[in-house]
Amino acid sequence: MAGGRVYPSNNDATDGVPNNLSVLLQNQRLHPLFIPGSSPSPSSFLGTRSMVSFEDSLKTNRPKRSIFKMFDEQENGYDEYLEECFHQPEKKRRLTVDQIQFLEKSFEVDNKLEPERKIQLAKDLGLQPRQVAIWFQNRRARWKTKQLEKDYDTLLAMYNSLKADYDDLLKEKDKLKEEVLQLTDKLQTKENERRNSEFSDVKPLLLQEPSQKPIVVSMAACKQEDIDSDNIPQYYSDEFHSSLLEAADSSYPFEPDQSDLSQDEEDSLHPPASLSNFGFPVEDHPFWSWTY
DNA sequence: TTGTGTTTTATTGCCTCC
DNA sequence: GGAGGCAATAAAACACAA
Repeated sequence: MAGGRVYPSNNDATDGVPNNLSVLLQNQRLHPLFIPGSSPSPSSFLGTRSMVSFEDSLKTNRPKRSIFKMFDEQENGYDEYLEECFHQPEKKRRLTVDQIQFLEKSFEVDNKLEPERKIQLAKDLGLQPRQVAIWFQNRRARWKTKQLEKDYDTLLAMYNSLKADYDDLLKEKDKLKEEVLQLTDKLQTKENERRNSEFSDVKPLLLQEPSQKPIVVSMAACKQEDIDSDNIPQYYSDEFHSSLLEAADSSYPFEPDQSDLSQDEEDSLHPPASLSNFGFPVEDHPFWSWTY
């Protein structure tokens, strides 16, 4: 080993555990699946010897006797079993289904392994404490990987949902934008027609007498209330007025999105106050302060 | 049978905590 | 400084198609 921690070899029964494991086990008589701080019912452990039979798995790679039979046969059975195992040429062995089930159950209870529990599990399963520790370590790694996959799936679902909402909002925004443009065009056309008709009323007067001052005549053609007072630009139809008022009263659901517009577009939508549409200062009317 | 991909067991090196 | 956890990885065991 190049450095770092020095572990006992696979043939060594210790893992920070006293060398005479059997003495420790015999003295402590730890409960199977012992977990400090928990109080499992004894009945749940009665099955450890009966429900976990390792005879099948021991047929090939292990001594042919079950570890538990060995315990029955002699006081120091575990000690000797370890001795017997550790002097075999080491091959990597898979744990049996029963061993894994047992470990899984223990992992469900607590995925961390206290030294006492490790020793007890090792004893119950006929494994080295280090093997139990390694199994828990690898099991924690697998659990973490699965957890990450779950988290990823959850986040992906949330992202997809949010994106769908966002796309819907974009579509709605475009629809409303189009609607506003159409209405604006409509109003512009209407206003042009109105101007043209007014001009055609005045024109004959202008052409009557070249000697007369046309401006005076044309001014005379206007109603007095169009000239003074607040009503000067009577270019708006009543319909236009009410639409503007409605627009002013309604709350526009979107934040102004300046990034969507080039400077030219912004200028066209926000002309200087002196050049405001129909003679109104733009900032006086909320309609023109919209961004679309 | 064999090649290949996957899973499981075990090692290594680094890090943190006491 | 030792114990133990973790990430990365090696290597054995296993599954399975060709």
